Amino acid sequence: MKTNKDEILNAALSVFSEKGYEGALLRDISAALKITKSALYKHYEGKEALWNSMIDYVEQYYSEHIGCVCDIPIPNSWNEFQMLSLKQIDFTLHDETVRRVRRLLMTEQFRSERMSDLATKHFITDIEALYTKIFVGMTEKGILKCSEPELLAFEYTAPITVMIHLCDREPDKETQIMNKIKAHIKRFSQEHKN
Amino acid sequence: MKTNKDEILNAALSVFSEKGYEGALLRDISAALKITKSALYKHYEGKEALWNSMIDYVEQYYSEHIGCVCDIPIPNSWNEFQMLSLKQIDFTLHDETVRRVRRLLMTEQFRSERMSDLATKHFITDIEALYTKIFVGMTEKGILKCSEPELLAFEYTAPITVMIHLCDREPDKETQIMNKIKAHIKRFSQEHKN
DNA sequence: AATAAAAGTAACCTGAAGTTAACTTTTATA
DNA sequence: TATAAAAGTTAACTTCAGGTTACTTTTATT
Repeated sequence: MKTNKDEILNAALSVFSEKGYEGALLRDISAALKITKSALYKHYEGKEALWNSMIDYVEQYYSEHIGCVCDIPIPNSWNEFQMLSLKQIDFTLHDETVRRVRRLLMTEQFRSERMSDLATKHFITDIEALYTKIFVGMTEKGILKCSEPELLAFEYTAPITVMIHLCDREPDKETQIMNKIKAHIKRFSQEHKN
Repeated sequence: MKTNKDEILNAALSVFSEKGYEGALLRDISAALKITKSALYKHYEGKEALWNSMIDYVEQYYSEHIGCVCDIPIPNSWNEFQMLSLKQIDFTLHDETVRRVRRLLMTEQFRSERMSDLATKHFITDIEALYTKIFVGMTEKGILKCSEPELLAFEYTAPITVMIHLCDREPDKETQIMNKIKAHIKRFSQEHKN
């Protein structure tokens, strides 16, 4: 039975995110695919090559599911803004692949330069850019008055990011964490609405 | 030459934080101490035991150098507040042991329950508790008016935390990062001063 | 200074993980 | 359908890290 390339990369992502690069065994990955570890060598030259291909895969998934939100609609009200934010948070928190990627970024950011770059992009740059764009748009629509949209985006998104990382560590506290996020969003909205 | 216990734990912290638990070799640790790996077994039963002792050491260091700031003086002005914050950030960013601990918390948080607990405590709970206390104190002194000091502490500290993590990844960008932190502190101060 | 405990060394053992080779089965296409 | 390429299997190999043992050196104490 021909093993699909995406299946392999998915299994690799699963195991690497669970155990880290050093802790992940080719045996674990092949077992998840119900093939022997030798069979993996028919597809990839070795562990390192598989790792690199997995990063390519991750980057592609990311750009298709998160990067593409650049053409997101600018909210027309603060209520729409809140809905939009919560929807994104919900996706980020529950999409299995995104969760695995985040875990990987956390644990491997210091051992792989590509991971380090991706971490900064994923955790900071892209989200801030997105919300900067949203805040500029909302300002143009007269919903928001702000002179420094970048700073605002930074201060809005960072607390949410911290809570998402917390939720990755302690998923059973999701309800409390979401309440904290909602309190932040509410407070932020009330402060800037007008 | 008798090897001191603190020397061993320091070397362990150095190597574990650099390579992670799986990637760290007893050989590396013993080499850093200029002894053979066999000699390590005179002090610790094995890798796992050394790891656990290192966490004890880390917890102790943390409570002595960061936990103890519970009896920090409440600032009497917004200028004092800014000075205090910047001083803490400077310490956190440059103390070698604290940096290593942070790296360890990042990379091992999903593989060790003690690390996970420490990460939440270190990155969130303790800092928020500290600033909640500061904001309550400042409110009592009439410098600040706030009804939800916990929420305020969360929103104040989270952006700083995110920037510290960024600085760990990309130390050469420290200047820009510090500017961003300062902009945040300034904006925060101006918004709440009164 | 004698001597026992603590600290260190070198050599070896063991198991495990990445990798390779030889061979078989499946898949696809001329 | 013949046949070659792709995918898979088993088993061996290589390397290397954690751990053990037997022995030596250092340190400290009476």
